[in-house]
Amino acid sequence: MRTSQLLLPTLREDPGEAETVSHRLMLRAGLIRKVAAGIYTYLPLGLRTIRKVETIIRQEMNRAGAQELLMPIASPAELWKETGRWDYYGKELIRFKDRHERDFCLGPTHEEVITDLFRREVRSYRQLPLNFYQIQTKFRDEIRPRFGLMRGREFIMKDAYSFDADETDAKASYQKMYDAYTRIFTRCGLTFRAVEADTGLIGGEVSHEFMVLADTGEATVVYSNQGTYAANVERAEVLPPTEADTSPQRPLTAISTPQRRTVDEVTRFLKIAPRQLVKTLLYKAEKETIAVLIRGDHDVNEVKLARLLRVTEVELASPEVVKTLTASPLGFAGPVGLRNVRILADHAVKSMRNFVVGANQADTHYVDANWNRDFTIDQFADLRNAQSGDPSPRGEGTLTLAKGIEVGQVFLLGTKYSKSMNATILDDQGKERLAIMGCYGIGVGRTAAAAIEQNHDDKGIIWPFPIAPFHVHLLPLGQSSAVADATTNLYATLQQAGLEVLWDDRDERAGVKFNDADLIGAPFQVIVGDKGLAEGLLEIKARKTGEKIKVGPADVPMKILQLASLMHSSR
RNA sequence: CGGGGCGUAGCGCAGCCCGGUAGCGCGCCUGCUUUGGGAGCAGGAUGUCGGAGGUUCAAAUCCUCUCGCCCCGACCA
Repeated sequence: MRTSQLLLPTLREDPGEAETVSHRLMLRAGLIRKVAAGIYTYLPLGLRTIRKVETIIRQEMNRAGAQELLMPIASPAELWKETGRWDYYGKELIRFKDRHERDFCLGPTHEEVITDLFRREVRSYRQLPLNFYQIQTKFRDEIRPRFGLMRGREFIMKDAYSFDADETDAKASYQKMYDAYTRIFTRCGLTFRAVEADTGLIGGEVSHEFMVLADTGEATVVYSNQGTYAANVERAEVLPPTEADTSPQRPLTAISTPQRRTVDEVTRFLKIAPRQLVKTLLYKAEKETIAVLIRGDHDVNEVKLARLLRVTEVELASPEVVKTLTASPLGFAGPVGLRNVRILADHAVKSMRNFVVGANQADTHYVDANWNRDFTIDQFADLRNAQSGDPSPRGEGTLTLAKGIEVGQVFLLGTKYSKSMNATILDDQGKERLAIMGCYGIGVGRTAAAAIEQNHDDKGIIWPFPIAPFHVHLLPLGQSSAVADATTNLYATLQQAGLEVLWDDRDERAGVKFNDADLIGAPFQVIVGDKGLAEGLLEIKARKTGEKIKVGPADVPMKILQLASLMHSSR
């Protein structure tokens, strides 16, 4: 492709709207343009990379036995009402009415639609296992779209849905997808990690997220320095402490802590460590209010709390509720004398003695509080976020925290959707059974963005070969007929060798072409100039290393293919 | 939804406090020179100053409303 025939608006300066690397580079290199918040046009170059990611996904999904179909973007409310998600999904589900005032939504995911198809069309266990996938535009009205394609409202997703006759088969289907995902992200040139994950809005029993490790990631993952344990921090289990404080209990004493409300203020004032304090958080869980006790240096994990309480969501109680229940201003809530609420405590509290708590009285805390003596705890549980240095829940090594970009997630759903939508098949006894489902998503644009986060330098993108919009950027320098002839020939021979070539045929100075080429990030640049041609040589520059190799014109395609396959095998 | 910030030429920004009819850099167009890491000279085009209303002789600038975008937060009492 010649640049003169391509809409390729590169920007010299960073656009004001972009903060993160991938967002900035996608705009500067002319891959995307914003249409509205979280909604983008893919320009020709950006689309080429998107299509390549899709092709890799397609190949691996087909290879794993999934079959491609395409569902509609718009779907009727009735299906969503069957599973309860018409209400449950909340504002993220964008809704509209057609001309007959019928309710519709734009699909944020397609469990309902595929399950509806399945129950209409599939009768027998003999037809299973089945796995359907599509690559399609999704719409989720995100609270806060950001970072370009990283968190858009409209985005391209590959979603797959497996149907099996029993748990064993379903697990096999899940594992197939897990393996396919591993191949897909490896082929895309990403450094990633599969981590245990929470199942969130989608639901189900088992789930893994595929995380591309990058500082700009929105998710936090923990992984063990030994063994294979890795999990999203939302999910990561925390073991109860093995040692308990056995020092003698001192008498409970109220002390004045004027205006000291936060953990930081109180511990500073009392000259104690945060780990000697127990904070009391009041949570609203559907209709109930719950008190959660947590060590001062720990964070409540609301996902764990919600799961324990068997509710979909918890949120901190409003200041009014807190004031009423504790009969005191904010900042002084404590378990001693707290009535009318259940008191839950994180495991870590169990091993503590003589700790500080709020006194449910203005400007007052208790020191030397002890559970069971001064107040009763209804239940101990794992309620905190894992921290760096915590022992691995699998008993091997300690945990480290890292940031990750979630590019894919796989779920073993069980019967969550087949049950609510009555998707059944007949088993070998002629008995009706619910299909066991799994679902599997990949963010296509996000995968491309994550690749940029992991592969760039201060000059621009450094595309992994398999998803580069072009393999070779052909850069003729100067206007001599020797350069023109050599370039024309080379363009043809490179293409004959199966390489995708972007030919910069603009009448620009060398510096402009070099800088644009570095920005766009094709893995190889081929420089055709009078200087080299005088010696009968051309230059191949590897974008990643900056290394330049001089070769004769006839050897260029072969040399590039060689270098590319080296790049592959070194991964 | 809360807090902060920003909307002025295609892009990046100044001008706004202190009202007087819009500017800089890059890009774009024409010509000449130049041509291996973002060229030089000369000439040129481009703005309903996000929108609506108000104050004023006069509004990019002051006031009110509104729309859009970005960032942080939406959890620790």
